[in-house]
Amino acid sequence: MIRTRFAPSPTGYMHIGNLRTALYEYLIARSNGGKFILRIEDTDQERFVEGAVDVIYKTLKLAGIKPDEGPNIGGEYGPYIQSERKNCYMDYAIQLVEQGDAYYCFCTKERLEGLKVSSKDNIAKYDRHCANLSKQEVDKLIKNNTPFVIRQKIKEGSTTFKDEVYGLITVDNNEIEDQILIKSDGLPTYNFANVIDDHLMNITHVIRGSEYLSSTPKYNLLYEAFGWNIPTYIHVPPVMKNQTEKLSKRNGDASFQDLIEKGYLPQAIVNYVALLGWAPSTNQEIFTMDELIKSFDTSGLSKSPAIFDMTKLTWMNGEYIKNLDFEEFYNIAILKLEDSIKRKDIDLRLIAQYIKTRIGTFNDIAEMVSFIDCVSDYDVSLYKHKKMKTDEELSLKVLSEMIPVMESIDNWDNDTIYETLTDFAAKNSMKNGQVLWPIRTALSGKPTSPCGASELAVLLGKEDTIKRIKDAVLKLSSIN
RNA sequence: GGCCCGUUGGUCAAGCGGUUAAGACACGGCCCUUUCACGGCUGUAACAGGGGUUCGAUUCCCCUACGGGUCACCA
Repeated sequence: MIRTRFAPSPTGYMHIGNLRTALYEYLIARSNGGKFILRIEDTDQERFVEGAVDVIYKTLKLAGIKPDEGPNIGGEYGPYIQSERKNCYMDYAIQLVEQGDAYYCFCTKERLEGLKVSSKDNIAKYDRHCANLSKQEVDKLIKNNTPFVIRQKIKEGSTTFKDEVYGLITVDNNEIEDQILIKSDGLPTYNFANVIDDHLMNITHVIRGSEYLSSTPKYNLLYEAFGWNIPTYIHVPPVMKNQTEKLSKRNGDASFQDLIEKGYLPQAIVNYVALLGWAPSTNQEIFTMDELIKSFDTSGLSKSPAIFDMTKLTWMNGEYIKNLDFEEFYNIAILKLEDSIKRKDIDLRLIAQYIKTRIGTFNDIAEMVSFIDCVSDYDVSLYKHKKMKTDEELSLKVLSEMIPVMESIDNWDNDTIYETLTDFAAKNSMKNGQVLWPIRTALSGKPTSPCGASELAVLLGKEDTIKRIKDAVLKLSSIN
């Protein structure tokens, strides 16, 4: 059975690349009837962030990525928090020492630093100073409480591994350092803990960022030393902010949580992110999670980095909003509408219907309805519209004559208003647009509005509609 | 710098030796139309460069350029 895992370190923040990796891990497991495991990697005690683990749970939940095993779920391979597993790693390291695949190293940080400084590019591989210490020397140093680390002994030769995305990769072992397995605080390094945990948890497919490509040979050497099965590797390229920079918190780029706050729907983000670095075998672009699970295949994974395009995300989010059930949409939209509209006599459900197909994100709502409470100052050139064949002069005429017409309407509903307006246009041998555009403009003061002239009139009510038209007449007269 | 990886329109991308080189976003135009939007139709726009291999290269190989990654007692 396929078992994949998501192994984030709790930094209090879930960036888009991480989310995508988790998604792919989930999809690979699910599409093959396997299991998806969540493991928290917190061996770096200096980096502990309060509440960070909750951010991970919350994000996965919102994203619809459901682990089968994990710290908050349980499972037969626990514990799923690395710091709670710290006792097991040392034994494995000692096993390697006894086999001759690892050794104790007592070099001080100062000595290591010196090695670096004396090298050409400030880059130095460990010189194996402690690799050939005799058993007696080692025992003596340990007895004296000399701080030590345990290093992997890299053998001669070269290492070849297969990646599902990148194919066969061969690296000369000379390029690989005798990496530290156990730190002087007794805790394992990330790379070591990873191998042990993945094996102990029966992980069959390792999906991770391509930055791990170059450390994969070290992993394999470890698996080989233990005589364990090597997992299937699936390295995925990074998500970029532009040609040269990765999306990252340091750059102040949006995290999953940030996008949610910006009014994006979790499903839309997940859908968009799935397509960043992966392409299905069809041209389908809108996917539910179930559809993703059905369609996902590692052969569609890309080798090259993808730039995160907010514009396309916004488009996709708009598609999701349009497809939302109205009540579901309204429940979210109402919060924004109540925030941006102070007037109490406005039919918010009616507005919600109009804006549903016109927004990219929920945060677009405020700007879209900003004219409802009052018309803000606008330029009279708005009355000039080539296609509608209107200008300031004609608008002034239409609006002035419109006041008594509006006042005479008794049934203030859309059909009546619409008929009255178009009748007016017909009687005066004008195009509909020549009447409707000036009114729409007078009522909204904006080049765009969530609906047309008659609908705006219904929304605003008879009294306010007439007042706004009078205001517009004044405005236009004062200019002319 | 060594090593590893990558490079198809502005962006996401299909392609896996022979194609008029898909599709989507964005942009432009048209239709619909009472604004905006939706919807429908349509247009502009790409194989980084140079060598090979081949009857034939976007596809295979090599070199160059550019970009990324990695070279921690971080994960």
